[in-house]
Amino acid sequence: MKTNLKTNLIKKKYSAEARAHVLKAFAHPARLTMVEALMEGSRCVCELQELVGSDMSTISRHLSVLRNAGVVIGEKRGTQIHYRLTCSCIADFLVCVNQLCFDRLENEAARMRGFRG
Amino acid sequence: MKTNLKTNLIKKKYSAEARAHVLKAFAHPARLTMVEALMEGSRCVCELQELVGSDMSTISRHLSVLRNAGVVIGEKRGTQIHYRLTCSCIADFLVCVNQLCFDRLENEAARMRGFRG
DNA sequence: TGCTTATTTGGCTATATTGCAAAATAGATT
DNA sequence: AATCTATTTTGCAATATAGCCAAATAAGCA
Repeated sequence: MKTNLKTNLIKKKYSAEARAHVLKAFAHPARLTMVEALMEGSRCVCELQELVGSDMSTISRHLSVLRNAGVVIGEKRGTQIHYRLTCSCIADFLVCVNQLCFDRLENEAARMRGFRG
Repeated sequence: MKTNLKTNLIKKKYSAEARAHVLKAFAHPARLTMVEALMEGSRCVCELQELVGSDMSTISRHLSVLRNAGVVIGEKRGTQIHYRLTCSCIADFLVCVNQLCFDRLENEAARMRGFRG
């Protein structure tokens, strides 16, 4: 039943476009890196820049993508703007992505072994 | 501790590029629609085409994106190729995306109310 | 008020993604 | 072998995204 509820929620309540939009926000190495940092607590833009290493304007653009998708939210603290995640479920979410990566590597490794021996 | 393990796994084991690549595979309305259909069981390419309504070549391209990201896997059954998800965690994953969508709508609604009254 | 610092936005070019139509494959079927 | 059928790949035009520089804001401070 639980799964059914979930499935229902997923399938009926919001459009695929809306969900794809959110997913797209995560789907960039720099943005993902920032999100992962934010999983540990809020960070100001300058910290995120240092972490990612791109131009400040690029960082800001990425943050606006995340903001628009409702993934992060920023608030002033003195002279800086500190960003944080809007939702704690994001961590679990990324664990699954990681699982997929892992499986993919495993499969590739297995295929390699197959080719050689 | 559990969270720490998770976090560790996410942060150290695979590159942000690899994870972003997987996420990108989900980040398209047509692909998301197909993935959601596959959550209920395997489907052949023609069924997915009917569901999404695009050109067959487009569907096939989308499937190759999902295949490359390790999200789906296809196997022959008679004359058709049936696709299925590689990982059951995907459902939970999408629940979180949905949650984000929901929150975003809520916030927007709240903001609208704020503007008016 | 004018200066400084932190962040965002506009303009631009380079690159990537999308989707259709046509051609190519790969297997099953006759 | 010839032919269907289901699917994938290629070529190409349209659109979207990324990233850098320079310019614009915005808020705190001299």
